[in-house]
Amino acid sequence: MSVKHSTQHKILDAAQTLFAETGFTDTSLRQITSMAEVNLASVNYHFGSKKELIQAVLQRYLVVLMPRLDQEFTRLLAVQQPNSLSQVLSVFVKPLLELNKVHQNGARIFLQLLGRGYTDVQGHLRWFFNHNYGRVLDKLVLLVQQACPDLPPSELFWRLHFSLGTVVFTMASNEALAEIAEADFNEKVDIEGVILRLLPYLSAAIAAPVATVTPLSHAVPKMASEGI
Amino acid sequence: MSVKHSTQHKILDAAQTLFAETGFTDTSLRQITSMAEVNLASVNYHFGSKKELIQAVLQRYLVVLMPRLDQEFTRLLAVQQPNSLSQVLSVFVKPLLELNKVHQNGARIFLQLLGRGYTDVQGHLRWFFNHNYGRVLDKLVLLVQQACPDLPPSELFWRLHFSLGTVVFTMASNEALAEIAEADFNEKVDIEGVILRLLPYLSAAIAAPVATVTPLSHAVPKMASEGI
DNA sequence: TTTAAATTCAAACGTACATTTCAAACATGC
DNA sequence: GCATGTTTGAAATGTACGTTTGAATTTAAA
Repeated sequence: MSVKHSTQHKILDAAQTLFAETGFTDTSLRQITSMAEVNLASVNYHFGSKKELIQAVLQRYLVVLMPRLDQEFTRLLAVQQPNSLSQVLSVFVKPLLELNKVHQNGARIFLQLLGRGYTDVQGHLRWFFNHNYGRVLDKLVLLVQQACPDLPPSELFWRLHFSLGTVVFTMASNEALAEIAEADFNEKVDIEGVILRLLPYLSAAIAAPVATVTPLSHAVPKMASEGI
Repeated sequence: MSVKHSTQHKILDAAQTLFAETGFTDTSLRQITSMAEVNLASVNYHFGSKKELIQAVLQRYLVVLMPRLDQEFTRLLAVQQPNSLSQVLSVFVKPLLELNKVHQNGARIFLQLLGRGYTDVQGHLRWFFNHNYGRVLDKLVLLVQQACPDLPPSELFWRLHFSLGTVVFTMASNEALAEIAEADFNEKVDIEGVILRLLPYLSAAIAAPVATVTPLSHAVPKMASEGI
């Protein structure tokens, strides 16, 4: 790509790679500065602390992705008749893939980092995320609600979080899965291929019929004295 | 519960709680031994190392869960006509809930730990898991294959891992989600309630129609010179 | 009660970490 | 060319970690 990278740029590039691969706490500043070929102290000089470096790494993608998503959501909300669920979910694809312009494999790396941010406890990351971009996601909830008018709000809440888990976990273990898929099925699957496979899965899942409430405890035999 | 706990027992109890909450690497032996009110050195005395403690924590549940699952899978495989997908998935429920006999909230804690084990890189955990219980899960794949005969094997591979992500991530953030659900929808949801909501979601997802392969790159405008 | 093994305990060890320090190198405007 | 502000460099600081040690204590068998 470019011949000259600033120290900050080199740090961010090395950091995102190592963070995505090994997680935030399992990656040391020494690994990062060594891969970036810069001095150890430069991280604290340019970013203040490791915590702020983590946020800077995520910000590079969020500042590109979130306005794009917001724009798409707003466009869909302006349409007269409600959109289908698959239409709603599809708007994620282009903005995500455009992260590849921010950095090579940007889409994959960003989603991996997102997964790390949610599973590594790191309280400050959730706060950082919700505080800055919470209201964008409110529009998504509204859209899904319009697409699935029969879904009770609480059920929708759970299913959206189920779906977040699907995406985030898949991306976190993306490399391992892609390796197995290639070894076992001779299929070379990139990030685009994974997203393509996720869409029908998530569409069907979110729109699934709501279960009739059958308390499972009945399946476990009770004491005879409890009968009738 | 019981009045007298052995040191090993106290260590395991404290360790599983902290591991589930904060992850393996973000939990120190000093935190564990302090919560367990035992001496720091007793971990290495009883378990050898932190790595072996992690495996011991998981083993307590796996030795109960896996034989039960194996038994259920074998039973379903013996049936003449193939089982429905929802029948197959339902066999997880009872064995999982029976982990609550191993320890209070055992089912939730085990699933949280499973999530940690898959996202914290910890290579030794994946090896440990696949090496000991790999062939049990092969039966599951076979059952799902019978329930969804039209699903190509590679698609099934991806969807099972999507589903693993759904479950594991949901359980990892279970506490936070349950709190929100109670605050926003006045719904008290326990682990059984979550599993009940997961089943129809996963059934619909795994059995979703396979997408017709439309390369998404077409959505991104190409150079004019590339047109026919 | 004696004795030997098992367990607990306080302390220390060595290592890796994030962060700080301060002098050297570099760039930039005058 | 000099002065000033910015960035880099090598070294040190203090903290937290997993693990080890050896003596003290408890346990249980003889």
